[in-house]
Amino acid sequence: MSKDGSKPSHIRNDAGIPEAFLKPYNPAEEELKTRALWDESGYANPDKMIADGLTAPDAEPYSIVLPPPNVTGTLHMGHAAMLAIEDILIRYARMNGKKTLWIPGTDSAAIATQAKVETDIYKKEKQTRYDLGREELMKRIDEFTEESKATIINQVRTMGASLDWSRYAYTLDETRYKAVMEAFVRMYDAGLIYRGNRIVNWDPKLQTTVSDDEIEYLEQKDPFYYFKYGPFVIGTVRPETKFGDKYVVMHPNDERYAGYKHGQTIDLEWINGPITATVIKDEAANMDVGSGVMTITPAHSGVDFEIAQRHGLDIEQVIDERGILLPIAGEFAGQHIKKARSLIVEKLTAKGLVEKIDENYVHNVATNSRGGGLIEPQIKKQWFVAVNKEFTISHSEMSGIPTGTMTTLKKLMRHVVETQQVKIAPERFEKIYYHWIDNLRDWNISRQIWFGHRIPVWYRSDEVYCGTEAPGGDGWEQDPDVLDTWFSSGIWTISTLGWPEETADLKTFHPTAVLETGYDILFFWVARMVLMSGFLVGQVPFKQVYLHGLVRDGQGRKMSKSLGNIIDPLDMISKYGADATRLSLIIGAAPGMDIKLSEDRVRGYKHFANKLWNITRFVLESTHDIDVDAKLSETDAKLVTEAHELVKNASKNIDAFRLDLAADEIYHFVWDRFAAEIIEESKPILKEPGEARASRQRMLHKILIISLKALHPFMPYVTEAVWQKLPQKDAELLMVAKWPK
RNA sequence: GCGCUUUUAGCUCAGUUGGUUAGAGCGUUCGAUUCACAUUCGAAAGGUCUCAGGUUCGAAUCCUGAAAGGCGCACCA
Repeated sequence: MSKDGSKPSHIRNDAGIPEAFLKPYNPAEEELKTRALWDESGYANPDKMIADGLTAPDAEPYSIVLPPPNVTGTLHMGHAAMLAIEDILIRYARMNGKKTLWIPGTDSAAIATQAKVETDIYKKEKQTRYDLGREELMKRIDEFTEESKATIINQVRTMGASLDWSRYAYTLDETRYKAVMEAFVRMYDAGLIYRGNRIVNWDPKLQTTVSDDEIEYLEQKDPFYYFKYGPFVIGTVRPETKFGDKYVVMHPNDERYAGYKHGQTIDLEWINGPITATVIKDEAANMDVGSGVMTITPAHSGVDFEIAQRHGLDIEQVIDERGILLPIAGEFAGQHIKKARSLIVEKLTAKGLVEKIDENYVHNVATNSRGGGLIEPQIKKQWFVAVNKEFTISHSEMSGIPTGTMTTLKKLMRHVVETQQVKIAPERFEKIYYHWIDNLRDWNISRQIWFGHRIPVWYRSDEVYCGTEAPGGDGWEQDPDVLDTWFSSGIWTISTLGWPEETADLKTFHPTAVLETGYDILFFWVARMVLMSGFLVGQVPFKQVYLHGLVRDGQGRKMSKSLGNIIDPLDMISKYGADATRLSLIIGAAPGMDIKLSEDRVRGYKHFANKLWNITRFVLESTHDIDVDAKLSETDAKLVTEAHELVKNASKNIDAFRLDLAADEIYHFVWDRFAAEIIEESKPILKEPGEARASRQRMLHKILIISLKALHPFMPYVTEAVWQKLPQKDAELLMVAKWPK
């Protein structure tokens, strides 16, 4: 308000421009309206685009599957970055006339979800899953997922993501369940899935196995004990595992122990009395560590298990699935390992077998990153995918691996990246991918939880049956385990398109164009999709992988609850708008590099949205009497060309996945060139009626249109909202307008 | 241990194939602004481009080495 109480002079409407422009851009209001418009149009669905003549029926397909967020989760900045990047690619492809499809979905996240629900139930009712029973627990989980599914879906929508919701998929819905069963059966029939006793990562807290990749190593300080073991000294942080240790291992070239022969036995005094130890010479013993001698616990250590297998040694379980010592521990049997440790050390001290104790030993302990506890390796009968086993590929469209060739899953995964049938951006991740493959062991896919895809195998005394449906006849019992969540995720590109049915979608949209995700799940997911898709449909799942960085706080720290530095995307959206939130996650974020995000950045881009709003207001005010046939002066034509050049360059950057550079360029053109220079220069010209003015009006209008189109993939809401208020335009919705060329 | 990655203004980062006086945003200082702008516009200050060598007419950019952060994998008796 001005001093005399009248309206400030800028709030006026003498040019008859839309009312909305008289106020600053209001994201909350405009975003809601704009989203409704997009939803009504149905143009996220490529079929509708073709039906309405907006996409040519024979146009090049362009598809992306959304990495499905966990059903039970809420939107975080990582999701927001992913949605922003993929929506940019999708909107850009759509505006370029491609047959564009972006498939939404959610993931059941077996372990994480069940762990969460179990924890909640225990907190409220002090009941465990065994108290409730399988059926009741599943019911509770279903209720919980149904409820939170709506939450995550709505949050995804607020970002402005132009996903085709008519094709929404959930990893546990009927179609996807069937696909997972089919995938298992086919791999089983090909001999690529087997059941075997192997050492696995056991989580005593969640009572399930966990895959190698889901293990997170944490530093921990524990005492390190040196014990007298006959004539030797052995070291350990885990005295509680030592009951069964009856092999003493040393390097064959270790001269200190040249006098001991492989297979020689030695009688010695141990925790619960005299034992006979056998000398084993194996190169796994490191001469430089401690005394160079170690005892092994094959049942509870991966490395020890391998040594035992090499030499055909006895393997005895010492600790049970809940972390309780077994009868082999003698007087300590029945105790929990946590409590037993100090008692064992006490006893060894009393027996004079403790050489020394290093109190401040820092080492890594394995934990389950999916909300579980400390990992205890155990030998268990589990299901595995054989990655090194040769098989004949029954159908293949991949070059270099023709139908009928003998290959292995590992070779397949390597080959398609080596031959660039799958490109990875940034390129450096290819090396990391190869390294991972080279170290890959058979993949443990069974989990001892209840929520998930149940293993389609039935047993009846000695019979084993594997099939998508239960076998006929009485007495069959289904395997109680469910599949690793990444098994179902591995077929995501094909299951979302309707596989194993030979759907039109599958034919048109597979392989997908791009798989876009954070680099942290390159192994979990990207590599597994290549494996599964290669075997099941003989195609790569995607032609291009684009890996974005992790979103960190302004100081580069990981966002976490304990640091209290979490920036909530929904919070940013409500304060500054979805467009500003998107831009803050795009500009300055080079591929594969972590993004440092601070609220200031988001605020800055809100100003830009408002700038665009006011540019439009100015142009509309100045062009209310535009002559659309006016001839452009040479200067004005040059300015239009300049805008086109800018878009051309930005397009190149988008094609090369440098969205950060593209967005930055357009941003600067619009603000510094268009608003600060071109519009400023135009003001005097627009005051004088005549040819120069008519030309200026057309030029301003043209550049506005180009700017809106070029910005649309990056900030879809404000550009569409503005577009809707333009009197002259070449498409009803900016979303389906043609990309300027 | 193996590998990747980062280091450019007070802060966050651009700088794509080597090419005039190295750029932007934020911040700081000064100024303008009733006439598109819950602001905007203009200007200033601020950099031995981590360090040491090398290639070159010319290096922030290419090569070698070092230092300091970050990350992954492996080891962890």
